[in-house]
Amino acid sequence: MTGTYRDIKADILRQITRGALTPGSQIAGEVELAEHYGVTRVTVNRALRELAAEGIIERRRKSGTRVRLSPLRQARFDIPVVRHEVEERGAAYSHAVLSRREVPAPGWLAAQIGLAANAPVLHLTCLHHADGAPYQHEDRWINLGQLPQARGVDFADLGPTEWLIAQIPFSEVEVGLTAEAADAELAACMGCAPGTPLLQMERATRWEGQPVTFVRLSHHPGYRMTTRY
Amino acid sequence: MTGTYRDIKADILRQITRGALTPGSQIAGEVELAEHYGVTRVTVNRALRELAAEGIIERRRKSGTRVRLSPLRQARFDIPVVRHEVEERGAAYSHAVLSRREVPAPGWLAAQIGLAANAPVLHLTCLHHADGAPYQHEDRWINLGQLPQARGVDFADLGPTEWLIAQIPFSEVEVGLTAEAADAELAACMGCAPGTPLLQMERATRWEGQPVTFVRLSHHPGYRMTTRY
DNA sequence: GAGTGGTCTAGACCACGCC
DNA sequence: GCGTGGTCTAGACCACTCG
Repeated sequence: MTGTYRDIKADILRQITRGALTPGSQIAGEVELAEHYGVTRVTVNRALRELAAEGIIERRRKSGTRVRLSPLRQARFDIPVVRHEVEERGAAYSHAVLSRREVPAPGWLAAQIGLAANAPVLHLTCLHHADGAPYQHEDRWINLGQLPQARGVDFADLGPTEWLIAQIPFSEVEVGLTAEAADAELAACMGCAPGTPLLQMERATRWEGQPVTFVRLSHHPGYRMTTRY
Repeated sequence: MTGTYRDIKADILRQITRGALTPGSQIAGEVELAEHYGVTRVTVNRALRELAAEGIIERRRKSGTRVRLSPLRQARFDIPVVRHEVEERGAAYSHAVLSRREVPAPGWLAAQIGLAANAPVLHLTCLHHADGAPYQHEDRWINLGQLPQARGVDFADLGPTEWLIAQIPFSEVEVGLTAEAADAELAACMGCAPGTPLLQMERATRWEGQPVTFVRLSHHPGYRMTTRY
């Protein structure tokens, strides 16, 4: 009964999906499993740790390991750069900057990302195209206190999102997804009727605790985010 | 310079966010890092393995480890059972079955989940409430070829989703998220005007390769899915 | 071929959390 | 207290893949 941690993982998962291990039931301890599979405890540990990370089982010291009562289901959605998303569909990407203004942060924005009221921000709106057709509208606010160098950039070659990734490759992000009705401006950009439902993603980005940028991405009508788990 | 795998992870991540390690740059090999941190290679390995799993770095045998050029961004959204979601908001959960019919699978459904045309399915619609207010509309199709026992269940106590989880706790799921306009029926259920944008999630569930169920969940107006990464 | 990550062993100490 | 998982060590062999 020798095996790798993958074999053990697969075996335990099989027992769960086949009903031999039911939700809530206890799984044998690491020592016992190690004997059973003829491996070290470390190997069993890795198998169980990964199953726990995937939300299949729950582990607690002293009380041991059990199958989750209600499997923790989570879907992972890729957050692609719009250029790559468009190009992966085999379409030609382009974008246009619609507006660009340096303004004091409006109250709702300051509250949303934790910025001092009236702190200077750069407000940009862009439209991203796939084969010339409107694909995504970007409403972007950049904290100039954190990124003053944004003042000197025209975002014609590199869109704001891509420029920001180059500046701050790794950051903390809060994401919100909603369905919103297109207002007059969005409708004009997207070439749809006002009131058309659009899938909207808002992201607030921080770096080392400081607010960096806030963006509202409105996808074209009919846009669908997909994944599997 | 002793430390745990967490310390090493944090240290490398810090070097990346601070720019000491830029996207695309090579990270020292495991042996060298082990010496540097004064730990075993296994410990370094775990730190790097987790960073790779999080999409921060890329690892390849022979060529080594490097910081990802374009950080792989992905957001994980919890897919909660609606009852738990409502109760976590401190509201009282209830649901009502609006309709229930055994029908041959319509063409679009058969195509969507890979079912034989006209295979018998159970079609249910439910409305889930939070403190009596409409929260989510469920449009559920259950493959009776796989789950004939669904015929004998009234879903008054346990909603279809929860019943299904009890039947098939672990399965493969395809998820799609869109923004849709409420039709007359949905608008009546939700108490909103027809055409109101609703965040809609579709899930197709398979078990051991066989289609089990398809569901379209329509959330109340203003619903927001959130996460952070 | 040779270098790098992938994984396993055997043994150990630790820390959390029930009882 | 004491049992269970969490983690580390020291050493080893393997497998992928680049040059």
